[in-house]
Order: sequence, then structure tokens, then C-alpha cells
Amino acid sequence: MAEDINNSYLTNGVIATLQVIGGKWKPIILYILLTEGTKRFGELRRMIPAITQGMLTSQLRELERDGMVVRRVYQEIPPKVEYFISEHGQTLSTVLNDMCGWGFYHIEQKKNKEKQDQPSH
Amino acid sequence: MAEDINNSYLTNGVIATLQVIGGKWKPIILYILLTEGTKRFGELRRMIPAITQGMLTSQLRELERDGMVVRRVYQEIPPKVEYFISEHGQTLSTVLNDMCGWGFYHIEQKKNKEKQDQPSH
DNA sequence: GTACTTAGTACGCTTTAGCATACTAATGAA
DNA sequence: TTCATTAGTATGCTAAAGCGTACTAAGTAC
Repeated sequence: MAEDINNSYLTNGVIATLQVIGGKWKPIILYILLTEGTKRFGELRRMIPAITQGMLTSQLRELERDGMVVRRVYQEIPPKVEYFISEHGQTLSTVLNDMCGWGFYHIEQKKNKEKQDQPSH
Repeated sequence: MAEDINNSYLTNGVIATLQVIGGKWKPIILYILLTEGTKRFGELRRMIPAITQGMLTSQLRELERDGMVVRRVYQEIPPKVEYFISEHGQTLSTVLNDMCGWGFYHIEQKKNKEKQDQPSH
């Protein structure tokens, strides 16, 4: 019988992925940049009204650190900063789409189960 | 231009998935049950030495609540409780494998980049 | 010189996740 | 009668994630 599975292949791969796309706002940010291309900081902020400026900054910095997005600064006043998905970041789209597909399948299953549990009324 | 992306299709699907498999120990637990089949509580505990009893209980309860694992209680003393992946839980294996694949690809990319940044020494 | 703009930073707070340790119930074996 | 066994629960702690509000720099337009 296998012992101490902590360092197993699958486990570490999944955790590495979760570290990159985990966090409340990262899937949203990645989705926007993947589907709509380059965006300025302020544009992202307006597209995700519920996020605070500090959170947006920190999430973008982490995505940049992990090589998912590129930050391009224009030396202008007022400042202009653009964010876009890196080449490596593009490879995430398959995973995100799969997760999206499964997530919706799961939501449907839950709905069906609730109907079963409470058939009429 | 799209506004308020919070309720977008992809975003919600990904978040639903993260809610099910997110959390420090859930990928490990799911991996064990997916690859090795039914396990007793104590077996899981021994296979994941770093987890505390309370955490293992709470994670298993959440996975059960989300319909990923089934908890089978034997009316014996000392207690015997078995956990195994539900039919619906089986559908997770594709997603987990994809995430695993991408995670390892990502780790490799990082290694290569570090080598580039510091070629000799 | 005052106001407006953008992309932030700084600070302190609340909430959630995770951890450590001790305790429990019910039975059979010694 | 005491001990060992299993699958938990209870309690309180620390650490991390996330939030709210206020502030900043540096230039342009008025």
C-alpha cells in the first residue's frame, strides 16, 4: 500500500496549478485578458467593479510573477499601464475551459439532485 | 466593450470547480480515492501524515456534501467508516489530470527560465 | 495655483483557512 | 477493571486572504 502521498505526481501538479489560478479574482482577470486581449489597469477595474484597487494590483503582480501576464508601462503622465496574456499564459486556456466545463456540469447535477430531493411543492 | 464580467460563463464555471477541489488537502484525498479505491478513515490519515484529524474530517465532509465522495458507516465497535469516490466524483478525474499536466508543464517552464536567467555561475 | 487624471501604495481591519491539543463513545480483550 | 481500538468532536490559536479607506506622484488643462 502506498504511504505518504504528499509528493505524488498528480498532487503536486494540481497544487502548482491551483497556486497560479487560485485566488478569488485570478480566473476573472485571466478570462478577460484571454478573451478580450490587452487591457489597461483602469479598464480591468471598471470591468470588475467589486474588486478593490489594492487587490487588483496584487493579483496582477502575482500573475506577472508567475509568468501568466505581461505588464507594459508607458512613460507618460498620467500613467498608462497595459496588461496582456503571455505566450506561456495562453497555455492556460485549455485548463480553464476544462474547469469551466466541469464546473457547469457539476452545477447542473446539483440542480437535478435538488429537484429529486424535493419533487413537487 | 464587455462590462462587469463577474457573472460570465467561464468565470462561474471555474469558480464552481475551485470550490469543490480547492483547499489544501482535497486534491490529495481525491487522488488517493481515485487511484486506490475505497479507503477507511484511518488509512487516509496514515497515507497523509501531515494532516490533522480535524482537517481530514472537515475536508471529507465537504467532499461528501459536494457529492464527490460517499461515506459508508458500518455499525461496529470500534467504528469502521469507509470513503470512496461517487459516480459523479469520477468525472473529476479528467479535470484533475489536465490540471496535473499543466502544473508540471508550468514547473518545467519555470526551471528553464531560471536556467536562462542565470546561465553559468 | 488649483483641479483632474492614472496607477498605484499604505495602513489597519475582518474573515476564512488551517493547526495543535485534548477529549469522547462504545465495545472486546487481558 | 483497565486498556486498546477507531472515528470522530471541541476549543482555542495562528496565519493568510481579502477588504475599506485614505493617500501619493507627476504632469496637463484651466
